[in-house]
This record gives sequence, structure tokens and C-alpha cells, in this order.
Amino acid sequence: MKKKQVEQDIINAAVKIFVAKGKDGARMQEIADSAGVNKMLLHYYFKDKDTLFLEVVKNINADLYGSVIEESMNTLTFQEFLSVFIDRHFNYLNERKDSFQFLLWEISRKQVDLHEIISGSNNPYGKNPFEILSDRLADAIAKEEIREVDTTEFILDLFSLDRFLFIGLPVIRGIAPMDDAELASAIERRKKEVFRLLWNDIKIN
Amino acid sequence: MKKKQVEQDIINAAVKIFVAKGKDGARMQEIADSAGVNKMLLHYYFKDKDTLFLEVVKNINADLYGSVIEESMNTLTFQEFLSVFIDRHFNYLNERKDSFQFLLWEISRKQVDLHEIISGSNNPYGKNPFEILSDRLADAIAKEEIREVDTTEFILDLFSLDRFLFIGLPVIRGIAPMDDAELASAIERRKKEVFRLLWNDIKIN
DNA sequence: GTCTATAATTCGATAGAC
DNA sequence: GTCTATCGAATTATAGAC
Repeated sequence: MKKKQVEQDIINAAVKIFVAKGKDGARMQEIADSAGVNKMLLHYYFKDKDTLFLEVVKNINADLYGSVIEESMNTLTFQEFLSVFIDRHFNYLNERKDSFQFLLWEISRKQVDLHEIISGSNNPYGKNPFEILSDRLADAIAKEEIREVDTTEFILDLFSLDRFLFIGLPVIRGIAPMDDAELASAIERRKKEVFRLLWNDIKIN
Repeated sequence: MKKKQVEQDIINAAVKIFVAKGKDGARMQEIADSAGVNKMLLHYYFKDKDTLFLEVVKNINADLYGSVIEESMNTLTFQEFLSVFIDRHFNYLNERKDSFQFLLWEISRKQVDLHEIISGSNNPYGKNPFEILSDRLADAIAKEEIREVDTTEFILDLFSLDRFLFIGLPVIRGIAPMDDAELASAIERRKKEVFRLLWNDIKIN
């Protein structure tokens, strides 16, 4: 079912404003202005602010299921796989850092019911990244490509190291301003460092 | 200069409500009710919402300078120091996880001017944790207790690994509920894992 | 479907009595 | 200093014309 142009314009504007201001800080008028439509139309198409907010969260969530893991990565050795995963994961998180922070905030304020979001979304990739990584790890251990690792702890290590830079970025930038070029080079350094640290930890010899 | 009881009650209540709801979501009436005072008194003592909010941020920030590093840790080997630091850091973050998330959110929404906060606060411990860790690392390298590491990357690794559990907790709890006892044991597992990973990476033999 | 006008409500802030 | 009462602005939501 294809959405009308106006409807889509409103959703796009709503995503932008809600992510920038949060649910409580966002104003219906500002969303209407940003979408270039009459404020009344927001209510015509989406009833009220709560309904529009839910629509926004669903849209953002759907985008977060775009996986960093592709079929083509199946043939890689685990060492190669890990390197490619980290590279793609950093890029993926960098492009969605604001969405992640927004969701994290609204989830912890209980403005978002995770179960409703998750059950309602058809993850087009079937398994989630956690499951795929678990399988790949178990496989590499069986093939003796890596030592026996605790899967949960390893994935927590990996996610921690990948995500922190983006989470702390607003603070870092508030203290020591950093332009996009500097951020890009910091990201590249982190990719190398995270791979080095984790691979050294799990490689066999 | 000692604050009156009423004034302090208002600040305590304001910290609670602002952290729970965010600046935009917090209501002056709710703060007054929580403090058990008439709403008008908030304006009498703090003029307006912005001023009260700034007071709250200053209070929270002051609490964040309580260092996890004590004098007594100076005599430890670096291996012992790292272990103790991680242990104390996890406990410290666990007690302040909501405050951290609140500040992170408001800073990125530009509701908080970091320079105003930092310059206005007398850090009673002189150096910040980043500086202390840098010094300690340089010292350990000079004494050949650990290999030559890139100080910035090592500290980013450490902070990433320490903080992520608490940042992601609202999501984890939203999907798979976890009571305080389970959280406590997860924290203990993470302390061990983070120390193991980092120490293996930097030890010499 | 889209607009103008406005109702209804919430909320921060203030006036003024005590 | 503290309270009651209330103002006025901001904001969501709706009524009704076109």
C-alpha cells in the first residue's frame, strides 16, 4: 500500500523533528512547517501527536534492521569476517547515531514500547545481528579458526567498542570541537584498534 | 553558604523529576508535589524553569567529579590498579547511569552548555580521570610493566567497555526483563571480562 | 483534501493577601 | 516566606467553509 506524497512528506519531517527535539520537545507546528503543509493535515492523516510519534518510531525502527551482514560474507575466514563486520558496523552506526540516541532516550522514558515495535516489524533479514554473530562464532570455534570464547561476552565486547564513540560524541564535540573530517579519521583509527584488540584476543596462535 | 531546607528539598525533587522526564517533559507542578511544597515557591527560590534546570545540571555535574581513583591506588602495580579501577568504575557508573543518560541527552539537544558547566565547577580532585589514567599509563610503560600502548586508544577501549552495559540497559531490560540481582551478576561478569581482555592486551609476557 | 478560525487545555509565571 | 487565585502564552486538537 503506497502512501500519498503528502503523507510521506509529513512522516519524513516528523522523523527529523522528533529525533532532533525528542517527543516532548517536538512541536506539531514545526513539523508542519518543515513538511511544508498546513498543521491541520497532521491531524487529518495521523489523528494526534501520539499516533504520529508511533509512526515515526516504526519508521526509524524499520531502518535499523538494515543489516551490516551480507550473504557474500559467508565465504570469508573469521578473521576477514570480523574485519569487514567492524568496518561496516562503524559506518552503519555513524549514519544512524542520532536515531539510536533518540530511541534509547524514548525507550528509557517509556515513551516507546519495545515489544510493540519488535513484534510489529517484520525483520526482512530473518535473524538479528546477535543471532548471526553467535552462529558465526560457534562455527569458527568448531573449525578451530579461533579459541573457545564466551559468545555473549565477546559480542558485548564488540558492541561496546563499536558503539561508544558515537554515544559519547556529543560530549566530545562539546568539549573539543571536531569537524566531520576529524571524526572520519577518528572512526578509521577506531576500526583498526577494535579489530586489533579483538582479533588478538581470539586468534589461536 | 548553607541552603535552607526547603530550597534543598526543591533541588532534590527537581533532580529526580528532570532526570526521569527530561527538561521538556518535566512539569513544575510535579516537582513541587514531589518536594511537598507549593508550586509558587519554585519561582520564589529559582525564578523560572530555566534557572532551576541549570541548578539541577550543576548539582548532577558536581556529583560526577567524585573520582573512582584514590590516593591509596598509587602504590599498586599497574595490573592491580587496572583491576581496581574497573571494579570501582563499574560500580560508580551503575549508581549514576540515569544521570549520565540525562546529561548526554540534554547536551546533545543543546539544553546544556558544557563550557559553562565545566568552567563553573571546581573539580575537587584537580585532574580529571582521563588525565590521571594517561599519567598512570605513561608511568607503567616507562617502568616496563606494560607494553607501549597508544594512550588515547587504550582509554577509549576502557571507557567503551565500562560504559556500554549501562547505556544499553534500558533496551536490554525492555526486551528481556532483568531484575537487580541479575544485573548485579552481569556486572560482575563484565568486570572480569573487561579486565581479562585489556590486561592480556597490554601485559608484557 | 485542504484551508481558516477557534475551541480546549495545559502550563509557566505573577499579583496580592496574610 | 508561603499561600490562593488567576493571568497569559503556548500548544494540541477540532469545527466548519470551500
